[in-house]
Amino acid sequence: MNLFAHFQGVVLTAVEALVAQGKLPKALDLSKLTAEPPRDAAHGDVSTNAAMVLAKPAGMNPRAVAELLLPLLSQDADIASVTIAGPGFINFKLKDAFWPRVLQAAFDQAERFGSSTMGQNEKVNVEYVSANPTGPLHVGHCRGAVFGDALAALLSFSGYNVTKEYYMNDAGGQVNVLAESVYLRYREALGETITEIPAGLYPGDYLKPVGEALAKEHGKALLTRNDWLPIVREKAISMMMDMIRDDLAALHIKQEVFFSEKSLQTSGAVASAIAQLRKSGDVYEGRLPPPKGEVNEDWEDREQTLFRSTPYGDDVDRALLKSDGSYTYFASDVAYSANKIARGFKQLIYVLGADHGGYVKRLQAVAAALGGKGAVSVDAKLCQLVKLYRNGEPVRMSKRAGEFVTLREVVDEVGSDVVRFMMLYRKNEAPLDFDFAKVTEQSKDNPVFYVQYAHARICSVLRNAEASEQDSKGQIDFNLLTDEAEKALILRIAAFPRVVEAAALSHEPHRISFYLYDLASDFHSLWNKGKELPQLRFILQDQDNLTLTRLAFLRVIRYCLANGLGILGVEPASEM
RNA sequence: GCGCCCGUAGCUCAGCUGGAUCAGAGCAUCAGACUACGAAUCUGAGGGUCAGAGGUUCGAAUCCUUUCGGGCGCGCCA
Repeated sequence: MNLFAHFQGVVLTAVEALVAQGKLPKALDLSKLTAEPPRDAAHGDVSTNAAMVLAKPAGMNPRAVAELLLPLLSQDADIASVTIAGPGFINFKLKDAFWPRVLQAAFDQAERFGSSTMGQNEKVNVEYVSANPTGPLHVGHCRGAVFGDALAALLSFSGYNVTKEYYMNDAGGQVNVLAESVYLRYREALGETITEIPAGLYPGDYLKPVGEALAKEHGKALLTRNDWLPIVREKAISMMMDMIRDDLAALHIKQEVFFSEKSLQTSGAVASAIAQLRKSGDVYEGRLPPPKGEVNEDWEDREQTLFRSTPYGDDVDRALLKSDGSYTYFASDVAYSANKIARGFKQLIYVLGADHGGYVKRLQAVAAALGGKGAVSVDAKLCQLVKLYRNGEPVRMSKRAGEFVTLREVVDEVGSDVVRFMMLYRKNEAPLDFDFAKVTEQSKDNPVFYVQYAHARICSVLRNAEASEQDSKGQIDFNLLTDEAEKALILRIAAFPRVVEAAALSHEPHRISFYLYDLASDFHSLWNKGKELPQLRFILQDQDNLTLTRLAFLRVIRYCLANGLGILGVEPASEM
């Protein structure tokens, strides 16, 4: 349970009662009314802005509104005292008996603590990675991959019905280039000497196994057939996708749907999606102004088939057909959007690289045109670049020379957990520095270890308790936890559901990471306090009830840590 | 020229979608805490015009306008 949501309900009920009594006007806008933890704990446990939000529409001053609410709120069984503060905040101090119940509820929920039904099973599509199937994933794909995966887990934990999806760009010119590159490797596998890969083709060694596989499968047959290209292409794409799935598996990422762009074209889905837009008047034949920015020699003014996206908020209308009559990439995306909408998704989330920023508006425009305004929400999460460092020195990568750090190399070197946590320890739109030395460092400087260490410490205590059979005597009574450091932890734990909800609503998994860091910090603090004050230690001889209670408390903290890490896709460590 | 993102402590970044003497954390610097359930930790100190300027209102780091500075993108590539 999210206690702040609970008390928001309590406040709303009180407001409605006042409206019913005619003390407040009807039809008030209550959407901005919140109940949240006060910035400063000294102000109380829960704070609401009700009086200030209602003051203006009610034509009263905030403190007068607060005075009306005060007696009603005081009646609540969980509220010990209500005070009016500052410009009109209403602060609750909760009864001491309330917190043990929060802990008990968390303890009972265990692995589900923090989860909710907020999403009401709404269908959400999270599309991420979607790298071209022309080679292994490189480090640039890492961030989006982890981000998308964590966001999907977060939404799922919050009660949404999530589909994790990968869009395979298997229809464009790039896969033909791939096929030509592989064809060379095929000839090489048959004994021919290939001295140089022509410019424009993919030089990587990772294509050699594809050539060999083709040689094994077809022998020399493809040398003489002039329809070799589609055969080679399909094989290459299939093997590249296997490789990519392998790379993702190394990060513990498993997507359910791998959607083929080509299937949209061959099935006629593109044509019918365009027809649908044409019917609603969103497609026309026309001309576009030349692009600004750097001068393009090839620019020619011509009439073309365009999607009228500007009424939906885009900057310019978008071309659907190339000059040779084939579909643009965007045309496929129109069909793909239509397909997602037809599958019943209410939210389409795209995890993209920052260089795709210019693409967002047209995706939103398409969804609005196809689904009706507001029917389907489109959120594009743009992930900024990851800068690699090694001991403070930037890692040089030259795409032209084919030198790029692969995702697999990074994961192999530092491990999936570290990669995942670090990628999520920043807002997605902030650039991220990733230093191989720093992220594996075992110190407080490294948030992964800091959080893991807290979890490991808890596990260690529980192991000790079990070994000395101190975990089986006495009774749990959360009322026994009265120290300030314990109270700080309880407040932190109580905030977890709210943090998860907020992160899910804003599509910001990094909030979980920061929360976990804070939680770990509170825990380490309590731990060290127990060094100076032995009665604060977790295991106490001859105090069975207190010991058992503290062990249960540790378990709740551990659920919090483990559930949070679970959202991030990081395995909690029981030892380090 | 236009669009999107960013600008917070010396450095790297949070800031709960407009809240309260609120400007925060970590690193770095300085000073402290292990015969101890794991010191890979903890406690404290100094450090700021939230890039600048206007505006919106009870209230702005947060929203709007504008200037400056940085990143990304700008038919028929995907």
